[in-house]
Parts: sequence; C-alpha cells; structure tokens
Amino acid sequence: MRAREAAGGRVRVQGWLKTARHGKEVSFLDVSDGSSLAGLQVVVARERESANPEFQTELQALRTGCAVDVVGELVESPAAGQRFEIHAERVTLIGPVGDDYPLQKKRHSFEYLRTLGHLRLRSNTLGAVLRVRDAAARAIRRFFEERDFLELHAPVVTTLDAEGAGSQFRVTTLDPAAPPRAADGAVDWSQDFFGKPAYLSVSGQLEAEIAALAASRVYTFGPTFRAENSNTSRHLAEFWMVEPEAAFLDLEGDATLAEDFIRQVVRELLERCPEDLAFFDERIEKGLLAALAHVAETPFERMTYTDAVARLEQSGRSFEFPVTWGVDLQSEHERWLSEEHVRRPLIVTDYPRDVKAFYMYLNDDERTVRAMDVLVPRVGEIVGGSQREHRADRLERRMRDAGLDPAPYGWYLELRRHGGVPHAGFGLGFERLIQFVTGMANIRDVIPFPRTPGSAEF
RNA sequence: UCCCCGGUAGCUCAGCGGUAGAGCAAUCGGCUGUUAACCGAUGGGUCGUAGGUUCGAAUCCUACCCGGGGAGCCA
Repeated sequence: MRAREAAGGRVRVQGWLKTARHGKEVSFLDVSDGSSLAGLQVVVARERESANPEFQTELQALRTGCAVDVVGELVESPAAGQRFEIHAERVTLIGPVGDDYPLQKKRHSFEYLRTLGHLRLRSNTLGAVLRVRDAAARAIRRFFEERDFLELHAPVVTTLDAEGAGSQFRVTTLDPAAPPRAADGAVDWSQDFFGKPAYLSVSGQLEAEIAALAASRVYTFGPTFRAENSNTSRHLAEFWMVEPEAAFLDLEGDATLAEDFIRQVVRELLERCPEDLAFFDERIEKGLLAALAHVAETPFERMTYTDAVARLEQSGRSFEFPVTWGVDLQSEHERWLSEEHVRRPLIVTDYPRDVKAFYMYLNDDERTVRAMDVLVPRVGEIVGGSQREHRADRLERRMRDAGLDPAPYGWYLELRRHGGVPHAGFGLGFERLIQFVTGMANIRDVIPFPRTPGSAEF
C-alpha cells in the first residue's frame, strides 16, 4: 500500500477498514493493510453498484474493523486529506465484524489496548511501533554489517550463572510435584534434561566474549530473560538485547561504538520512517522529531563517574538520595544529568569498582573500573558496557573479592591465559531504544507481546 | 518487592450517604466529495470481588484481585 508516485491504472487493495463514512450517493472507506500509517481512501459510488442488489445490504456491514478486497482505479483525489484515492469497481467484504468489535475509530488508552493483545496491533500507534521496530532491527544489522561484525547466535538456554544480571528463569523437564531427590532430600538436578541446572539466558555476553576472541568482532541480537519482579515502565521479563563484543577494543573505542551505533540508527529511522515518527511527534511526544534530529547531529557528552558526582554535588539540587562518591547513580541523578545538565545523551565512564560486575577492567587507581553507561533523556540507561578484564590474575582476584568460586569459570579464565587480548562490548536494550525513538512512555507498548510479572498472554 | 493513585454502560469519564449520568461506540432514521464527518431517536450498567458500618452504600471501613504512576533491580 506504500504510496505510488503517480495515479492511473487498475489496482487491488486488501486490508482492514479504519473507518467508513456512508452517504446517500457515495461511501468513503479508509482501508489499511498495515504497511504504512496512512490508509488509502476508497470511494464507492452507489450508482455504479446499483446493478448488484446484494451490495446494498453488504455496504451496510462495511464498518471499522472489516476485512475487504477492493479493485478499482487509482486516481488523484479531488479533495484535501490524501493525494490518491481508489474509485472502486468492486468491493468484497472478506471478513465482517460483529457489533462488539472493541476497537473504535477514536483514541483508546494504552491500558485498554493491552487487554486486547490480539487486536491492538491494528491500532495506529501499535502499528507504527511495529514498523519502527522492524526498521530499527534492519538498521542495527546494517550498522554491524558495515563494520564487519559477525552476527553470533548465542544460546537461549544456558547453564552459566551470569553474575549480576538479575535472577534467571529455570528450564527443566522435571515434574515439579515430584522431582527426583538425592539422599539429603535436595532436588537431584543431575537427572534433569541437561544433567545440571539450566536457565534462560540473561545475557549473551559471555558467549560473545568467546566468539570475539576468535572472530574479532561479533554481536548478538535476540531475546533475553530476567525473572526480576520489576514492575516499571522500563522493564520486561522477556526483551530483546543487542550485544556487540570486539577484540582489541578499549573503553574509549567501546563508547565511540555505542555512540556511532545509536546515532546511525536514529539517523536511519528519521530517513526511513518519517511518517510514523511524525505521528509519534504529533500524538505521543511533542518535540520528538527535533530531539531525534539533535541526537543524530550532536556528539554525545562524555564524563567520568567522578566528574558526574562532582557536578551533581554542585547542582544545588536536593535529591531524594544524596550523592556521594562510591554509590551508584540513582534514576533521579541520571535524569538530571542527561535531561537538565547536558540536555542530550551522555556517556558516564569509570564507575567505582564495587558497584559494577567483577569482569570489568580494573583501572590503575584500583578504585574504578572501565565501565560505561549511556544515559538518554526520558528513558535513562539505554546501554551498559565495559572493557573486560583480560588479565587472568586480576580477574581471578576480583572473582574471589566478589565472593565467587572461580572453579565454574575455569573456561573464562582460560580464555585469558590462551591468546587473551583487551576486548570490550556493551548491551543495548532494544525496547528501550524503541521507547527513545518513539516517545512511548511504557515499554509494554513497544513490544508486540509483553511478558511482565503476572502477565504473559498468547 | 515497597510507596502512592485508580477500578461506575463496549470505550473515556462525571457522580463521593438518599435508589445511575454525559460524550463517543452500537441499533434505527436523516443529511453530506466525506476526512476521528455531521444531526435526531433508541437500547445498554447486580457501580472490581467478598465482608462490615448505616434506616439507607457507587459513595464510609477492612481484606483480596486487577490496572496505572513512582522507587529498587537493571537493558
């Protein structure tokens, strides 16, 4: 249905009615097949159908939600509101709707639409989200392809315990009512499908490190699972994550990669989804287009954690959680920094060692690690990444300091002992990126089928 | 998981101790090259669930369920 350059010729359109306006002599149907925000206006002159008595009754049934098949001539529209329209020669009602069709030709609340997971994708907003998601996914793959990153298919089921990435969903085939038990009464996981406890992956990072130390540059793009009981507009139990990992890359290069990545994806979306983004700008978040253009054109701000803390302390603002060096930045701190202080995306680097994961590269000051977060206005943290600790002795010491048993991570240490090199990567929450570029307030409305605590429809 | 707010017609909401309302949708009719069209009429609700207070509860109290906002955790 994407608009053609010129009128003329016989065309066929199959889709669903957004709205129907019936007059005495003429009916107007707005047909959409979901390929674009704007539908196509179909003009049905009643006299043309007068030879078909059945059509008179069928026309009555044409209303919002119906599926139709239209054949007619594409002509320039005489009226304002659309460039082209179809003068119908034949309109066939393929799928009628009942009186109780729940989507109306008016604005619905997103809360209500969430109760209609099987129909909400037909709404303007969710349809636009679907198209922007698709365009963003393509832009992401294009970005990495241009930079010679291999797409790595990391496993969804894992037996790794990825420290610090939240609690995991267990994967098991054991009978929950009567699992096999060892002599001491504990569940005997050796009899489970994989012979040991298994989980849905919370991150592909560790596998990506393995691959990066073989193929230099890789990225994963796939679903990720967190069993955290998080009830916010920014968290899902199942979400998509992009995780590049590159050998011979330090933190500065990692931050540059993240910045180039976000700016290129935004730039491409501005080029490829102008209609949908204009809709979000008008209906969802005023000023969105200007903000995105600003992101595409302006370099991100960068500062160290230490610097960020100093600026927060000098801000004169009273925060609910006081700022002191050594504690992680709170949401309110991140928001002040990106939304009010620098007013654009911001990369904070070199966080205190104790607030970050054990695998991050320890700086010479022994107090901070080579970590970075990309903070964007409105959404907050969109990227978290680091240069990884590639020095085996330091890595093992940090595991012990963190209270971890190095034994299960033997392979991880071995990767460093055999041809280890400096390497770095980051994780980007795909849905948060979509929130950022669409202005959608709730993450549940930027994924077709959201999974959250207590909710997993379809 | 914690704090706050809310569940009244299909949808969005008003009513906040005295027996249920509006707009939109639906149904019927009218009008119109219309644009979330417009005009008129009609139908439609055991007021989230269960208890309690009261002569009387949508309205006050308690518990639970569901939804939203914020926080924590993080992407």
